[in-house]
Amino acid sequence: MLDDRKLAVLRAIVEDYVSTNEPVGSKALVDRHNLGVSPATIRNDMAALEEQGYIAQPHTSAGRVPTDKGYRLFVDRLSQIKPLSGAERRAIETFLAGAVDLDEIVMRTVRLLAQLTRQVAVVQYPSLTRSSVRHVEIVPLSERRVMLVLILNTGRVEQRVVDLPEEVADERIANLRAVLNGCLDGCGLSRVPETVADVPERLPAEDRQVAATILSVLLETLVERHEEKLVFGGTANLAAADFSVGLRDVLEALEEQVVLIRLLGETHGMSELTVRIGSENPYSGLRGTSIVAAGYGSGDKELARLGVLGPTRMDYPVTMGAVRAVARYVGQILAGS
Amino acid sequence: MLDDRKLAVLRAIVEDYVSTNEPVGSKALVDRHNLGVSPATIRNDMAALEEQGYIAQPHTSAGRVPTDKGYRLFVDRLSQIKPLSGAERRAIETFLAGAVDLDEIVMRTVRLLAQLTRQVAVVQYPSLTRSSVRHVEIVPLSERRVMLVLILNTGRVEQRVVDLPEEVADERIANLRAVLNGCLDGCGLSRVPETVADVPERLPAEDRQVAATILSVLLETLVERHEEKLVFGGTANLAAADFSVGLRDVLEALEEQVVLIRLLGETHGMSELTVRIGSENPYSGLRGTSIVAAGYGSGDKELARLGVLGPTRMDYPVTMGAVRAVARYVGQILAGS
DNA sequence: CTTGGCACTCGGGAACACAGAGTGCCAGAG
DNA sequence: CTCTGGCACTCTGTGTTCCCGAGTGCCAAG
Repeated sequence: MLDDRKLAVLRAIVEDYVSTNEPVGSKALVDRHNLGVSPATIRNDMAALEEQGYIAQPHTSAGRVPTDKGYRLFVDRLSQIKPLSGAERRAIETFLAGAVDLDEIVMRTVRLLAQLTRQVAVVQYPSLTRSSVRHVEIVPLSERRVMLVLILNTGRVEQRVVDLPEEVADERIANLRAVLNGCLDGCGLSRVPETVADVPERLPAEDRQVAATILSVLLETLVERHEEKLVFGGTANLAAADFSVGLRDVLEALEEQVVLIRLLGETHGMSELTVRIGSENPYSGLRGTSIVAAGYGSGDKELARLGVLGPTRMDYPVTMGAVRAVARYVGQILAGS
Repeated sequence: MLDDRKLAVLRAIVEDYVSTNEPVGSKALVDRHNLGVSPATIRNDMAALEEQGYIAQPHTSAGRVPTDKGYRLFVDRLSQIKPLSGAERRAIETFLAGAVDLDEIVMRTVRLLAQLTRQVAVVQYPSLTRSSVRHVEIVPLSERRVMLVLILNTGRVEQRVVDLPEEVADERIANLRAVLNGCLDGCGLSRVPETVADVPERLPAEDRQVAATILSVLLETLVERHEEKLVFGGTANLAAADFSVGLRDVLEALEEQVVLIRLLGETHGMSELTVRIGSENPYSGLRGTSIVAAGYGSGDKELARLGVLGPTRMDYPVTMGAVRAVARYVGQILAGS
């Protein structure tokens, strides 16, 4: 069906089109790559490739352009992920190492990805549900108000102000804090609800009302933030890349957190790259754009995902290399802090 | 110099140009506004206005377009800030009221502003330097590590992991926490350095080393975050507005936090609107864009600024109304939480 | 299966003409 | 002194036409 030469032709077409942004014709192909055959032969191969939907011509008399299916084949079988240069590696390392807290790690990661790939970068905050509790703090603000602070092993901090049903002395709060920390320390977030279920019973009767209030806020926090937080950057790169579809749609999609989260994709095992090409993409506003994403995390648990979004016509080997490398480094940084 | 009719003509030109986005000619003017004179008269006035730099013609034989100077005069003397409709007011209120923490307030505010004005919205997080300490928490993570959490009266939370020079038992940490809270409670951030200066002396000699470490991180936090955090949204609106300058530059400027912060401008007293029109703007990448900004805060202290950024050709009365209204409501929400 | 030759197609740029909107200026009327 | 109508002039934007060149598909020969 597709002999070696046809595959080589497809690869050449993708590479040329990506670098020139112009439909590529048979003559240009034999000039730039030394396939040992004549343009006429290439034309036959191209006809076959078009027949099977890997390439298409924008107009009757123009060169060929890869279709989504063509890119897919290219990514799956014809290309090799390109590792970063040593200089790039070192740049990543020093740039990320300078971050002092989670916010900054995420922010720097976004910038890094955007610069490296010259595309739009998207980074998801380490997920609540997949991380665990490191500490719970209850801070009295006034007699009937406390702030509940939840510190996670990823460095993430969640806080909520809680209005109490009655005035509570500081010692009672301290007691509750101790109990909570006793049972929640190191507890995976998904197990929190069961774990705290019997906390009220272990307290003096007078405190149960208060504890219930605080616990309900705690659980609420987990549920509400189940939709993960996202950050993106590098939108200036959109202006350079000319999208077939108006970039208004792309910008809109970027601001729709929900859409983006789904785009980053489900977990496929860590440091496994997910590539969605053009129409493979569920969201209609993003026809003409591809997403390259990967999971990252500390140790062997995937905590969240990150990736880039760019025109279908992108340099997949380089982009994939960058995404994979950044994902790994971020994982290391998270593990080390 | 500029009699009443000339001013009326300028106002009419601005209004027409804003709504049609086309250079406006003398005939169109007399048709759409009932100035009681003939096109020829208007032409004379226009010539005078052009002479003085309030309007210009893009090409020899086209209508007139307001210059930055023209918009300035319009904003200062010819327009009235347009209040929001009742429905819009209610929408703001309910939308903002649903926010549970500072992050969400800021995020919702951005969305709100972007929707209301159909421009790019920028919101600065409540400033560190102008807020005060509500609570300091020191959470042991391991024997030689603690997390320092700083809770501010704006609801903002800063955290840092601190590596200690020696192992420290929990009681000593608790003592330090108590001392810190004792002297910092309610302390304005700008006064923190002086306030904590004598803390080590008030501790047993053995703890001084540890206290110094923690304090230095605390102070570092204040300095580093002196550059305030920003959030923006509504970039999809950029695609609709056609900028004279490429929108790549605009996107780039948006990602340069430093630039944006300066653009939002210095404090001019609260709920005072700042309008920067086109070239009044210090940053060259933003020629062709205007900024409408206002301060917001709880009570009478301005905590931060917010605003929108759009093409010079924007509907100033409406935009200014929206920015002012949102700033006020956010202030109320912050004060109430 | 490959190759050179050949006729055909079509997009995009250059040249051109033209209509329409708008201006500036001038002379005359209030 | 100000307003008005008239008039000649100057552009831009648009539509039309035309042509070149790149690229294709097909075919017959090696």
